[in-house]
Amino acid sequence: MLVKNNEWFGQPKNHCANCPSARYCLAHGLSDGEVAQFSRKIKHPRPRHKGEKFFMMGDSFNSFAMVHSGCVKSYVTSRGGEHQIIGFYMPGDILGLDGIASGEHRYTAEALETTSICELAFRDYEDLCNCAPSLQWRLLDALSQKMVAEQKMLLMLGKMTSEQRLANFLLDLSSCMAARGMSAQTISLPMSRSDIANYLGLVIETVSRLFSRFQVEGVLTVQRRIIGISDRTRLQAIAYNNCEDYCELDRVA
Amino acid sequence: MLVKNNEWFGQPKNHCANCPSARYCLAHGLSDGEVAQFSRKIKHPRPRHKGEKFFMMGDSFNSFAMVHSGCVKSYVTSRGGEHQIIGFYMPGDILGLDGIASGEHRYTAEALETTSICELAFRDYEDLCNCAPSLQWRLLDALSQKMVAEQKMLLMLGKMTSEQRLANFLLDLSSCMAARGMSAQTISLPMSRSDIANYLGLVIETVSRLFSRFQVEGVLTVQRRIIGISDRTRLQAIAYNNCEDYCELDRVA
DNA sequence: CGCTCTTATTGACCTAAATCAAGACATTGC
DNA sequence: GCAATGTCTTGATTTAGGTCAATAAGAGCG
Repeated sequence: MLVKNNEWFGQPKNHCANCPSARYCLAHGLSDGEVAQFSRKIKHPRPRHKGEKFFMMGDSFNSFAMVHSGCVKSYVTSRGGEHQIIGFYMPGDILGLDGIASGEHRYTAEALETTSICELAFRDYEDLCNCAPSLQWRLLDALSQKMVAEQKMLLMLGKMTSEQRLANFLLDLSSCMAARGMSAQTISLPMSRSDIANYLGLVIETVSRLFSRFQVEGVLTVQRRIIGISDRTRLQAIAYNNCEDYCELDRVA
Repeated sequence: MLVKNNEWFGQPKNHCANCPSARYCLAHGLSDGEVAQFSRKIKHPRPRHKGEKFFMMGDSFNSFAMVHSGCVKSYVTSRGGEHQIIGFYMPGDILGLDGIASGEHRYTAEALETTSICELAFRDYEDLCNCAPSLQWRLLDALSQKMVAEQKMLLMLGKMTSEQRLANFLLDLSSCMAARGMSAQTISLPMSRSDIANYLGLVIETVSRLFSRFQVEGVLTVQRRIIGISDRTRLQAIAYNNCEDYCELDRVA
């Protein structure tokens, strides 16, 4: 692997045309010619290993990035030094959109496992929009989508019990995996228990206990980070509402 | 007041040129000619009274809107029927950005007091962008900014104590008021205690108790919805970190 | 004015989840 | 192989904030 000026040359040119994640990333929906143009502007920084950061809160914002392979967590840090995980990014997800308004990154992006990204300078993006105007609406879409996801998280943290939060988290992760062609039944968690706990506004012990309980109840099978969803209906009942669907199931059981 | 086809004609033409909120809204930064063009595309739906809705979760998205006067709350509803307030919108704030990705509104927008808005069809916005390309980046900015605000809320709900949440809320509201030319010391709350509680992931009793305690401690003066900030330094200490600044102040006191 | 209705406060008590503490299990490097 | 280390599980105990209940204080209205 050749490394020069923090730039990684392990990828062929016009890589986007053959990229398995292009289906989910910003380039999706462009014509072949546009993809080639797009591809030319993409830079590949050195991949990051687990625990290494792509950028930190406060860094100046010049470009955003799409996850190519691996997984990233983003978190904000309070004045007291506490972290709050804001999101997890899978291949195709766009990283760094928070920086557009203020010109500086407002969260830290850290690799959960060895992760490579495709970087696009915001300036180049502006240029590309002139050639391929649809790109403009794609980014708006992506931002709007991310916003909706964050609003769901607000609902989770504001109103849901610990078990509802974990159930929702696992279901979301499952459909995220399924959308990327992986199994929806068996999830290999890329993040630790304490990452999950932090994300869900809980402590690690609570998450651990919930995994155990769900396993005893026959909803999940848990082997460290390999989670099998044994009873999806039940999991959905827990996730959506303790009172209605769940109690009904409870009465049947 | 003339009302025809749900359209309100109480405003003069080219109203944006004289609008006191134009400084904060999407039109800010446009040239005089561009403002006139922008103004022509703006529709003014009937103002809504307290409790009336501009749109509901699930309605199809065709346009977004800027608050002209009054105040709006947005909330999502879970399957169980519970509400979670996502944000409050003051004059100049943009409403409805959540609908861009999916084509339908993902939250309900409800007036907290008599409120009028300026509506811009998304289609018209696209046209306007061709004439005034800077508009394109303004919307991106607005979305990105909103996202950062929501990320702060995630930190609040995930990691902060009830008193930190309320202190942060009041400080944010204070600077929001100040930015709109109103007093930063005395806030007239447009929302009820239960709205505040819901927004902060608490119950109304907790919020009420906190107001009382802050008053006893000399941090606030509370007269129903009129809140005076008597000791901003102290309030900031509470908001930012229980451990560092606050304890130091505590030791001094 | 007194009546009703909504909104806010305050107190007594309870519970979900946090904290504290002790091990168990994997993974890594020597 | 076996320390050493990081990750996860489980149990005992505590507590911040929720729930339930009663009262007060405005606001709207006939």
